[in-house]
Amino acid sequence: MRPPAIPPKCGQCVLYTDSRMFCAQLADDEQVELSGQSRTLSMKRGDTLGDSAISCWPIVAVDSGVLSLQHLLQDGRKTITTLFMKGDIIDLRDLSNRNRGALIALGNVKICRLSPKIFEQVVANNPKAQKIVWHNLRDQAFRAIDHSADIAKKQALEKVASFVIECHHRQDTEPKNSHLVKIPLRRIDLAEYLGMQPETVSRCFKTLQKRGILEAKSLNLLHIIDDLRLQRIANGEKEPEIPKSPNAQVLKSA
Amino acid sequence: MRPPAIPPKCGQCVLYTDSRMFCAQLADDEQVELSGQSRTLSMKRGDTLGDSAISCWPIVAVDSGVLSLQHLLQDGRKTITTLFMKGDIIDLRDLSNRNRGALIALGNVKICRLSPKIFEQVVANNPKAQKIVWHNLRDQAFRAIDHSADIAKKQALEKVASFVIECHHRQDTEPKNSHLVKIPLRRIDLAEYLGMQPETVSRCFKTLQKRGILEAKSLNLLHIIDDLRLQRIANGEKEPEIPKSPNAQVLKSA
DNA sequence: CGGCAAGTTGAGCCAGGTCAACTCCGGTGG
DNA sequence: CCACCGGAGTTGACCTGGCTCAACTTGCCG
Repeated sequence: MRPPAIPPKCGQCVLYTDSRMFCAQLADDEQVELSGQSRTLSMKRGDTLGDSAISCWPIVAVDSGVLSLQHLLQDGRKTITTLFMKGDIIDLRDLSNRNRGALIALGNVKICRLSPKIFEQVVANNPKAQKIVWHNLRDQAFRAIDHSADIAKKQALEKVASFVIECHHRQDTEPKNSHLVKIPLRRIDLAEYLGMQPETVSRCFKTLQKRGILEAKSLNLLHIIDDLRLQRIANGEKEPEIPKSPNAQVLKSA
Repeated sequence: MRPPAIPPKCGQCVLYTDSRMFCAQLADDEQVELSGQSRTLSMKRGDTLGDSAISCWPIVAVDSGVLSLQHLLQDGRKTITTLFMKGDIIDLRDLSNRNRGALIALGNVKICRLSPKIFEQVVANNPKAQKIVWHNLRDQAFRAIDHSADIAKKQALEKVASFVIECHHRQDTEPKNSHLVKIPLRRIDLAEYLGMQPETVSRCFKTLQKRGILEAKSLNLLHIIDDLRLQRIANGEKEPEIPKSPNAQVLKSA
């Protein structure tokens, strides 16, 4: 089909096979050149790209899995600030002055580290590729903005509800109408991402189940039973509280 | 100097006069064309660009002042998610599926709404301009990420300290060595940005003053006395607590 | 089957939210 | 020039959501 040999390592990568993604928009010669100067890498849970790795290879494209960006404060508190998933292109060039953080895999992750030089060159010359990469970056920015809004003003239950919805939204390949959501992180990581404690996360999932909004197929696989109420909660509408003891009625009028 | 008449409205705008910014990198004919298709606008506190304004003019460049992006939840809770300041270029194209928010001025703000068509054209053809706008977007993304980290894990005092430092950092023109910081928002807006209550913000500033770290020249003008300790607090190091009553010593060993 | 990490449950406590009262300040009009 | 007003900011007292700590259960891997 495509005359110049496409490097075998690219043949399976979503960035190449999915037409909405970056590499799929490259001309053959661009693809060959970029590929030749790039390095794929498989990571497993806990594998880290630290400062040194990042300054060598500051541009990372995610093929599959969930990669997190983590910050650390002096006293050991850790936060997961962003989740990168397939198709995201992470540009960490010249972050010198910022106290960034490390890229840490939350499961099995496949990435491709792109040569900054070729990347830049391609972006400058290929408008279609440029558009995709621009769109992706904008997406990252707005996700971060949304996330900070969630974290700032929502309470625990609302955050968890929002997260479930976002997961459903960003869901891998599945058609959207499926009511199944896979949570692609451990509870602990989720807690760090949402800025809360694992205990609290656990309690929130419990509450959503008790109210008949979610059903747990397994720890990380949920069935959304009542989409509407889930969205209401995520948006901060208070549900009429279910009184804790069934006979302790709340009487409005005396 | 520049032969084709530069539109007078651009002559005073930082985007044009500061060589590190977008319009300064345009060729004369690009500048004339972009300018011709763009609209400047002066806003005062509370002025809002809502959904309709944004969908007409989705690209906004900030000349001066502080512009905020605000989210709203059902029950009226409001959050300021991002602060845009001079030089920022905000690209709000096709946000259809997101429950974005409005751009609201927090003081006097001058903006320029750019024609998406010409903007895109310029970005595609002018690599220098492209680089600037790319860098700016990346900056916005990382600011959002940092902000969400701050909000997620820091406690009130730490957030305020971080904010003061960030202000100092992004400070208008001042040389960095000046120890004066201007807070360019009202307390209420600051509270909304940091995800806390105005009362709490007030108490935090008070604490920083009592500890001799800041001194208030006026409400919005601060003198940083102890830069180091301010940074320590912002990074989550606990200060040895000053016991409230001076004779109630904390004894480690019995 | 044993060992360890992840997840859950319960009890108690505190940072910060909430509410109400008060002060401060800039603008307005008599 | 002063009295008045309204919104912003501050202060104090109280209350609660979610953090903490500790004990327990579950699930996974060798």
